[in-house]
Amino acid sequence: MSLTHTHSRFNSTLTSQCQNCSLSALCLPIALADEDINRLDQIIERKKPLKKGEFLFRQGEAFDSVYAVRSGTLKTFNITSFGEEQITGFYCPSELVGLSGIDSGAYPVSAKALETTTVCEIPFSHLEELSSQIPSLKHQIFKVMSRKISDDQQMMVLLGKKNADEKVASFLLNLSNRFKKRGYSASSFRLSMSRGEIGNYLGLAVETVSRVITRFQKNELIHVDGKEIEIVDFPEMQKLVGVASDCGKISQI
Amino acid sequence: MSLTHTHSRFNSTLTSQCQNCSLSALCLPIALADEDINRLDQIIERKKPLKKGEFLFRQGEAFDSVYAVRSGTLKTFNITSFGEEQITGFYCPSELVGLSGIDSGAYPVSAKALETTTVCEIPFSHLEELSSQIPSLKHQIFKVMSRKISDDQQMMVLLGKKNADEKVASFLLNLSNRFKKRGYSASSFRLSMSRGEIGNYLGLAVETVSRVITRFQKNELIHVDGKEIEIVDFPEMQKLVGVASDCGKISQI
DNA sequence: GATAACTATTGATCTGTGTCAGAATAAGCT
DNA sequence: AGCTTATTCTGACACAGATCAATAGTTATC
Repeated sequence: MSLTHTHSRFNSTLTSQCQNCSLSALCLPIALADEDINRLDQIIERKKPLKKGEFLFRQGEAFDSVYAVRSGTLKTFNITSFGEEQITGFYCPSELVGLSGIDSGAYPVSAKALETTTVCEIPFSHLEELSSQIPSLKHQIFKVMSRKISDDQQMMVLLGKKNADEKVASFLLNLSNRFKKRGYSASSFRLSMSRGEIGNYLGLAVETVSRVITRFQKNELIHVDGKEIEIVDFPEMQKLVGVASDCGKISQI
Repeated sequence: MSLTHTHSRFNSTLTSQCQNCSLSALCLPIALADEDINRLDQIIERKKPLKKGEFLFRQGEAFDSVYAVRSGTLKTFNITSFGEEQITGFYCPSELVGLSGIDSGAYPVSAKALETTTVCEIPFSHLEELSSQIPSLKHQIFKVMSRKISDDQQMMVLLGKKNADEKVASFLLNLSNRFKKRGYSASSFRLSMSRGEIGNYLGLAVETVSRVITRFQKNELIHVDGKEIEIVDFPEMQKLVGVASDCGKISQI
């Protein structure tokens, strides 16, 4: 799949997929020398697109790769002992899925496409080997994993301490930031997940998500048209996320 | 406890602290060759004990080390924009604190001792360097971080989907497992954190934690005496964590 | 060893969000 | 297109857990 040659040729558009990838500044290759990007490039396999609803991997399957999302969106989720789905994350382009499988050697979650989605498969044993030769790549992997840990901890705070309004506002602003980082509009975007999936992720009932979104629209914080979202009043949304509603319950200062 | 020396010497007890440490089977050195353990050992600094309430590091401080708990317990927490404390984790002996600081170069949380606590300081730049020379050490670090990611995701599920009973039961069984892993009793242990800290961590009010614990005792699931906990009915507790209370709300199978 | 200062427990009440039910809308499918 | 199925919205009601309040127990301090 991946055609990689460093020497100048006509088809330079084909020489290095990573180098030409618009996401390379966000994904793993950041801060790598050109020759190192090429080496990384050689171990990466571009897979054929997943259609909506298809699995990238399933909970319990043997772990052997992490995946970088190139386009589309994925969700990861657990199936509880009773068959209930529990969404643990959404993944947008440039983001890495599957890191939680390293420890046990099996994916502890399933990953499913929310829309047509393409990914780069990065076989982990190769990546690990390559990271021994390229210190900055190793550092980059540590950083990505560390980032995931602190992001997840922010999510824990959100789930444990925030009310429905704060949860939904946080969720929308978080998506906004991720779109912005990739050069898309921070204020206007399309939700690839359903209200039900948002609720599942945020620990809310579908009805609550729907009501909060409707109320946000009524109060002119956002404008909604089905899955299209426009954030109208950023300051007010940020206020909602930051402090708000805690004004009375300062437990320890 | 475990004395492992390849070369016979008198002072082998002093040559390598890690080799003699009863936690080495759980901490980073696992699966390292003896000579590699010695190299790791050389970069580690044993610090003087922290007294209850003292900080190991503070949110916002420059990151330069991760720490392995040797004895005692730590909590990590955020201070929100309004001064409220939000506990993100408790750390027992053999567990690594500070991994979330790698990404941004600053600790995103504070770490504070819940009782007299000793730690091993592991300067991260040295660890990273050493990991280039010892592939199994690098692998070990990846595993530890990956484990943290999947643990945190379990915690997200707990916070988002479980009710008070399930939260408290999960918390107690989780502690029980961690004690067991270190060779202590799985059924009898001492909580080093207050009810308030448990509630803060689990997203519950102090009063709720207290009530749930009292009820568990009344139903003979556990026996409580202040901070001393004895888990009496493991099967029932596990049932509480596993399925329970979801029997009516199967959303998608 | 007495006093102060937290920490835990228990009861009464209030409220945010879940649950149930039904209608409106959108998305797939033949 | 037209039918089916899934998703979203809206209202009515219920309840788990928060909050308020007051007591009892524990730990720290001088």
